[in-house]
Amino acid sequence: MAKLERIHLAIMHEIERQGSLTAAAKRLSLTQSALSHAIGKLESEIGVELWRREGRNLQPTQAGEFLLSVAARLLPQLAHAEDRIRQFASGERGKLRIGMECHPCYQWLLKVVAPYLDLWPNVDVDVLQKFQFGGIGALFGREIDMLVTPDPLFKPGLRFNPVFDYEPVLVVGPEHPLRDADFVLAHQLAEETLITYPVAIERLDIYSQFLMPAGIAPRQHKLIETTDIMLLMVAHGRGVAALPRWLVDEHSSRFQVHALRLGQEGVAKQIFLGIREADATIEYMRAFIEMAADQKKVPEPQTP
Amino acid sequence: MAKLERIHLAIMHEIERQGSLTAAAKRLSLTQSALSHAIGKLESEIGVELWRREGRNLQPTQAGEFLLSVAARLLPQLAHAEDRIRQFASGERGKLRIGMECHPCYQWLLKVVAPYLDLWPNVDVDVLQKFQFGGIGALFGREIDMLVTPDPLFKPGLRFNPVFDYEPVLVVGPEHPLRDADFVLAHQLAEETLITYPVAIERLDIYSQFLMPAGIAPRQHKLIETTDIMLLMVAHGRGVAALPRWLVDEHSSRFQVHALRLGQEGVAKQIFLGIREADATIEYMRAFIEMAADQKKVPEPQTP
DNA sequence: TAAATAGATGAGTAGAATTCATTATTCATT
DNA sequence: AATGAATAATGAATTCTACTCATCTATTTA
Repeated sequence: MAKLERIHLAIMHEIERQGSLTAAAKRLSLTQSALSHAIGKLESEIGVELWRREGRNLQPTQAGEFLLSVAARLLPQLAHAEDRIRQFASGERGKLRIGMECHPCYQWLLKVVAPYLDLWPNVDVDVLQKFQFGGIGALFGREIDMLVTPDPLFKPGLRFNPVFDYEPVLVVGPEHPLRDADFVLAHQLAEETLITYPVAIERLDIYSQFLMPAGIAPRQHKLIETTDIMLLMVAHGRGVAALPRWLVDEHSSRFQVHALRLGQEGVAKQIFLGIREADATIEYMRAFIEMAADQKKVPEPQTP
Repeated sequence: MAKLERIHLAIMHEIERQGSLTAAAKRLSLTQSALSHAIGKLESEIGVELWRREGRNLQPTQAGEFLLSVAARLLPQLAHAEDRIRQFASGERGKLRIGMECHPCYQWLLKVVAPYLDLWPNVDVDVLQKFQFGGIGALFGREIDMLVTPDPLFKPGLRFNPVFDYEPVLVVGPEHPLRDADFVLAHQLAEETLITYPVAIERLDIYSQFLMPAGIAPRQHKLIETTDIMLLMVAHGRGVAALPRWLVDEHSSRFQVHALRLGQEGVAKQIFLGIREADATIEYMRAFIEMAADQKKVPEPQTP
């Protein structure tokens, strides 16, 4: 019957703090009468006096004292909860689950995430590798909130923002006959062993943008998970690989490898961040995309 | 602006539990429309969606999920607080501060308090010796809630209940010439050393009821705090004491002492429990007085 | 395709919260 | 005492808002 409401706790608390109904009423933007009625009603409903009327001032009874302790505990929690909700509302708090469809992007992403975490302390970032979620459908299915991919799929409800230009290049070892060439033509790969990440062929730039159009297939195709191992194999003449140029540059100090353009003109590609259209207005999402775009220039070797 | 109310938490919680507005509404004795309006209003006020409408069922958003966690934490606390308050109301919970004005009553009181604590687990009992509070005024001043005293003071606002009849007797040692007498007369104490508790003379039965009326004073008056020491002194012939008969009986196995009536008829006294009239209806107070009254017969030696 | 079931919406209403106006106490000052 | 200032209590009037009702739309099931 008697429901304890927030206002009751607030009134109790403020009377205690201010020492009088009148003062408490002022602070709560109510009238003295309102408080008197409210307390009176509560008291009659629960059947206990909460305040002992001693002359013109009020002393809490045992029950009143108990309620005051409840108020002291719960009111801050409610206030805090409101604060949190407000953070969700303003888009400064939330969870950002990022799905990666782009194998070598991980290191690039780290460069974006690191400063982002400092600027958005209330956003929890989680990064999922592609085998941990269901591709582009995961965006719709809300398994992830952001998709990092070189292959945007312009569907209604999704929005893809380009954030990073890169050039896939062919990587060859120091003994390779093409090591000093500027570029490579498709037919020159016909007798090569091509090393790639283990993803579907149509998702590999070198096939879709270069080999397939020319109707060429390499002699052999090896699958390697790790970039480091891949470059190691290439450096030791066990095959050639196709990787973003910036990635090759980053490792050039550790591996003796050479980068060649794919075709005379080279190939231009972009990395996209895909999000649900509904999330486009969320502050922390906008901020992430913006920071990712600012990072786009190929990170240069740090040594001066 | 947006005040988070208990009802909001309750609605959120119930929607989660029931899985639908309609079911939740039923459980809350409200209509589906009411919940829809309530959630809608809250959402628009705080500026965040709390539930994602997926077809005909609802999934909590991040903010919604957070609010659900708040609800799960706070709702039980509120319910528990109401429970507590209800206990205060029904008089099954409270604090009972007992002031003792009667020196030797302590052991008798323990016999009452011990079983009382078992029966009233939610009542905190505290016992204050007389020097720890301001006598009868402490009842008015709410330093204590109950006064154990042989001297009731029938003032408006207070109520005294007799709970224990006792007979003050004179205690003498095994060598004392009166050891085998049935009673003692006032003038027989004129040359004695009288040992009493250290309280004002007018508060000592032996003076007010026995010596003063006869105009007699003992040769010497010694003050001792502890009943045990007092009886030890008496047993070794260092004086005589006046104590309740039941107390002497209780110690008779350990001390060689004899009890004599004060005067031919003896003296009849009572212990009273004084409370504020305003507290007379409180259950746990009534129960205490009742238990105290049931304890009134002099406890007999337990050995069969 | 129809039927059933869910939530959303707008208007109207009942009931509760609040104010207003007033009375009754208490307390300090003279 | 007497006065005045300040406080809480009280009852009636008013304002508000939470709720219901009736209806509509969308989704799911048969």
